[in-house]
This record gives sequence, C-alpha cells and structure tokens, in this order.
Amino acid sequence: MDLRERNKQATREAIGHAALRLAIESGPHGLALVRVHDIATAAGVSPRTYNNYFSSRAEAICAFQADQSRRVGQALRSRPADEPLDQAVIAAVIQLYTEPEPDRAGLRMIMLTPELEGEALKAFTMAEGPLADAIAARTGTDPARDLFPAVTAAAVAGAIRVAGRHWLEAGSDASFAAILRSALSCVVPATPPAAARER
Amino acid sequence: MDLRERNKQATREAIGHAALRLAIESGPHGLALVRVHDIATAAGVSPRTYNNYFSSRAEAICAFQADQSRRVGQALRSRPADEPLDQAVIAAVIQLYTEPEPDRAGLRMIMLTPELEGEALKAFTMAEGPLADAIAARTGTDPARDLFPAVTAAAVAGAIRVAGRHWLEAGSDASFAAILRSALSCVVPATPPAAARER
DNA sequence: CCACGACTTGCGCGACACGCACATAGTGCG
DNA sequence: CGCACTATGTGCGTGTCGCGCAAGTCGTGG
Repeated sequence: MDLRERNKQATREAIGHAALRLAIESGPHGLALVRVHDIATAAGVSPRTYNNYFSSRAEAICAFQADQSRRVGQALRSRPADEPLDQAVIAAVIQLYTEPEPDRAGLRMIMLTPELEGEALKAFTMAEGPLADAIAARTGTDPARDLFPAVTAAAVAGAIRVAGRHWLEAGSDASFAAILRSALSCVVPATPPAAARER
Repeated sequence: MDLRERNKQATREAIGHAALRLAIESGPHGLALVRVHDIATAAGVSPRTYNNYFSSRAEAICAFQADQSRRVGQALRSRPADEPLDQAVIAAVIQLYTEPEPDRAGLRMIMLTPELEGEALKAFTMAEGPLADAIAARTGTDPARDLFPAVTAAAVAGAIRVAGRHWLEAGSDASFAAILRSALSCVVPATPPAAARER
C-alpha cells in the first residue's frame, strides 16, 4: 500500500472519527449544531479537504459503519468452505461485529438520530453487494438468475440492523453476539431453497 | 377527513408527483439540475411551501414510495387470519405493488440514482415498523421479546427492494409479481421458528 | 357573523457543496 | 541524486438550500 494511500485512509478515518465524536458530544438532538468547520478543525484538515472526502456530515459520521459493512463479504469468504451457510454467516458476522467491542454511544448516535437515518441505512446496505457475491460463490448459485443470494444478503443486513437496535434499546440482558445469532437464524437457511439449487 | 386535511394531502401528492416527473425528465444524471423552484412552480405552490412539506428534493421524489411502504402493514392485516404467514405476506405485497401498474421510469429513477440512495432506502424501510407489528399480531409473538417479527419485516422490505432492482435490470422476462413471489419465498417462513413459538 | 387557528407566502440569514486555481508532497524515471 | 509528473491539501468565490420569522389568507366552530 502506497504512502499516499495510507495517508488518504488515515485522514479519512481521522475525519470520520472526529465527526462521530463531535456528534456524540453534542447530544442526539444537537447534531445540527455541529459545524463542518469544527469537524475539519478537530481532524486537523481544512473544511475544503473535509468535503473532498465526504459530501455531507451524515456521510462522515457513518463512515465507520460503512467501512465495517464493506468487510462482511470478505469475512464470509474466510470461513471454511464446508461449513453450512447459516453457521458460516452467523460466525462471520459475529466475529466482525464483536471483534472490536462495538461502541454503544456511536451506534446509538448512528441508528437513533433521525437526520442520520438515510446515511445509516446506506452504511448497512453497503454490505449487500459483496455479501451477495460471497453467498453466491459459496452456494454455487448464479446471482444473475437466482434472487437467493441478493435477497439473503439483504435479509442479513436487515437482521444486523434490527439486532443493533434491539441491543441498544433492550439493555444488556443479552450479549450482542447472542442477539445477532438469534436475529440471523430467523432468515438464513442452512442451504438454499430447492428452486435455487435445482439449476 | 377534513377539507383542510384533504388539501394538505393533495398538495403533498402534487409536490411529490411534480418532483418525480421533473427528475425523470431531466434524466438520471441531471438530477442535480432540478431546482427547488421548478418543483414548486410545477406543483403550483411557492418554494417556501414546498419545504414546509419536504426538507430535501430527495424526500419529495421518494414520497410516493414512502407512502406505498407505509401501507404494507395494513395490507397484511387485511389478509384472512387463517392463511399461513408466507402466503399472506406474498399475497399482500403482490397486491400492493402491482395494483397500480408500477411506473418503470419512476422506480428506475428512485432505485438507481446514487444521490437518491439514502432516501430510497428510507422509503422502503418505512414498511418495517407497521409490518413487524402486523406479523407479530398474526403469529402471536411478542415484538418486545422476539426478534422474529422485526427481522422478518426487514427481510421482506429487503426482498421487495431486491425484486424491484431485478425487475428493472433483467428486463421483462418475468412479471413483477413473479419476481416478488420468488424473492419473498426466500425469506418468509410459513410459520415462525420454534424458538419464537415456544414462548 | 365573527374570532380563532391552520396553511401559505415573502424575506432574509447562515451554512453548505462544489468548481477552480494554486501550493505542496509523493512517486517514478533517467 | 535530481527532476518532471501526478495526486492531494487548501483558499476563495458562487449558487443553492433549509429554515426562522412575520404577515396575509382561508377553513372552522361558536
């Protein structure tokens, strides 16, 4: 990886981190008060540079979740090939979403702030493409003909979202991993339905 | 319904319709060129009134899809109570999304324009809340304790989205109803899993 | 018929996204 | 090692937008 590319990644993360931190500090309702200037200053760049990287505050704040989502496909591919689909997906997702202990305040900000709803959904939805490809590769289905990979990927992304919301609201009566497991088990079959397998 | 309320609904629809129409006419890439002033004028209101109803162009353009999504819960509730969950959901969704022949150009604009992605996701996701309630009511599960209703609702919303994308891309080798049916059948079980039923 | 409340509209302000031009730092070649 | 080249950071100017505020206008109920 280039020095250039590493610097780029670093400033991207710096801006994203600063944006999320300032948003949290200003409370869930004062998000509109966070000025672009503040984010840029906190990240040590000019306001103009900030929006070379992001074209809205919401995008910057949700950058971490977006990057996280992009890794789901790869996480599934790293599971052993002979593992059943449901177990593989559950294990991959749990590892990815509990490896760095998730930040309650950050997740609460992203998921429960109305102004961020659109960007948050975009962030979680970013998992779908790569995840669908990984599911298709694992199950030997053709994503161009069968809806199963894409639909399952969307369902997984949705289940992760619902699990996060439940983890935030309900309190700590269960670990995030356990909630994820029970959410995912509702929608991921051990093997694709016959209609998709028969091709 | 009041005359006031009917007028309000009418202008809301007028603005949403005008916004979508202008967006389509300007082509998928010229969306940024559609000015708020144009939308307001086309709808016969002042620009200031336009954003009494919507706080962004994207929101106005996606208003129709959002309203549509809000009706999914009610559509499911109107199915006979003894129908299995999967059949009820499939029938409800198909009826709701094919009753007015869906507008290809409009759906294409909403789903395939990057700047609209966030709002489009919001629009489709609006189905989840009422739909989860309806599923919980139908299956007798408690939405506060079981993730099944919320997760299934999210999966259904995702499946509708994927089906729409497939219908737009693939072409007309299948009816929208058929695509919806096969997408939904991937994620909606005939009956809730044992973990949810045993409570 | 009148007073109250809602919806609309015009005005103005602060913020923002982005194009453009220039400065600066990283990179690869001779 | 030095030099051109390209990618990235920055300052400035511009057009648009979201929204608070204060009339004006039209339904609604007494």
